[in-house]
Amino acid sequence: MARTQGSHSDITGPRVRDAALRLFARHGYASVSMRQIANDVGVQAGALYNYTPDKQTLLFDLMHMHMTSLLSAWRAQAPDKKIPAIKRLESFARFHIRINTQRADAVFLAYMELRNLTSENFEHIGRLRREYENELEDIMHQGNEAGVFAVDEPRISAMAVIAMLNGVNVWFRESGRLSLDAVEEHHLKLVQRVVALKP
Amino acid sequence: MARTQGSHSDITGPRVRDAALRLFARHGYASVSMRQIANDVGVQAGALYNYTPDKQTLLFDLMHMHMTSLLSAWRAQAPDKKIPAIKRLESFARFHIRINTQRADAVFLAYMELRNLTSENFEHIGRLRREYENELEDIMHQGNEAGVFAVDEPRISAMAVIAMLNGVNVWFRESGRLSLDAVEEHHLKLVQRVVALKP
DNA sequence: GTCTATAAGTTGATAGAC
DNA sequence: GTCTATCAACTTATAGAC
Repeated sequence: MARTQGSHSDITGPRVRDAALRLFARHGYASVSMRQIANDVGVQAGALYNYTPDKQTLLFDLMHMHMTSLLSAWRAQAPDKKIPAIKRLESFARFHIRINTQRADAVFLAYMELRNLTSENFEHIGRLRREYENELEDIMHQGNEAGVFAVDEPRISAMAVIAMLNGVNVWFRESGRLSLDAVEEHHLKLVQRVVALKP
Repeated sequence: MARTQGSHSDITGPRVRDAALRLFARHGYASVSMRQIANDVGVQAGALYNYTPDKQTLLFDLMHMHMTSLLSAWRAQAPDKKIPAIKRLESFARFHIRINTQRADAVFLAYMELRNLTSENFEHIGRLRREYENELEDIMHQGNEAGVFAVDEPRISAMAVIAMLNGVNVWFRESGRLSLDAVEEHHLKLVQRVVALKP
């Protein structure tokens, strides 16, 4: 979509972020040049700097937006802490699988490109990630205390569950043998087995 | 370790691969220049081309060496297919956790840098990865047939288990609260829960 | 807000001396 | 086998015209 000279302020900002997200996820941050992003958006490279001070900030903003929207989406729909751990666990597992497939590029970026963040930005994203992990760890503790789970190491088991669920993104395709619904049901069962849910 | 002019053929080849492995794993393939690798080894950039025709081949060789040595190490110590699935599963889980922590850089590279392989090289590494996954899938099938596992989807469950075990590398440190032995025992238990091992 | 032009530096890879 | 020197292409980011 080539452009001629002039003002086209419409929605270039979001389009820059969309293009960067997709290209970074597909080829890797370091492999994608500002020219490639500009070309994808349909502007010249210089124009990108109206929307980001530099490439590093563009990466950080994408990761930061993903993590904060992940946390707020979960908190908006998370069941009250007073309801049984088994229901909260199910809710978390279903939410995580859905988000992972709906926002595959952002999820991929947020844990593949940590190496390319400055140390300050790395710490910031790391804190948000830990906040999210804490949500699941809290559910593990509650289930243990209620005597419905048998989790030896709540923190480590929470990370094991998240790693297992993130693995879906490696192979899942809409066009594959299993529907997303089927994958969700299957992995929910695996998660329940990991916490040794008393049936 | 600066060098002066002359022949130092000793062990430069392995040192180039060691440096490349470490730097690629730490900073990402695309972020590391041939000059950085050369500097780490203690030679000038031009000298690297005595050991690899180009940067892409260097990456591919590192990944290929890891995958083939992974497969042959497993096959060398894998229990006979006639022994019970429960023992084979335990053997696989322990082997995988050990390898993952012993060769953390290679493991990291082999699944983080797939994007930076040419399509031909990508296919090649993908086949080796599938061979490895097949080893675990085979164990799942055997356990199901023997009636000791209750795995609904052997292929997908195999990948879920591998994803869960790979997750250890994200947080495990030798200096951390848990020893590698403790982590191995803990995750073995999680794996056994995932296959719903009858106790 | 976007363009063109450009600065200043880095990149992968090669050629030829030693 | 390693060095130095070099090339052509590419990089991020900026300046100033429109």
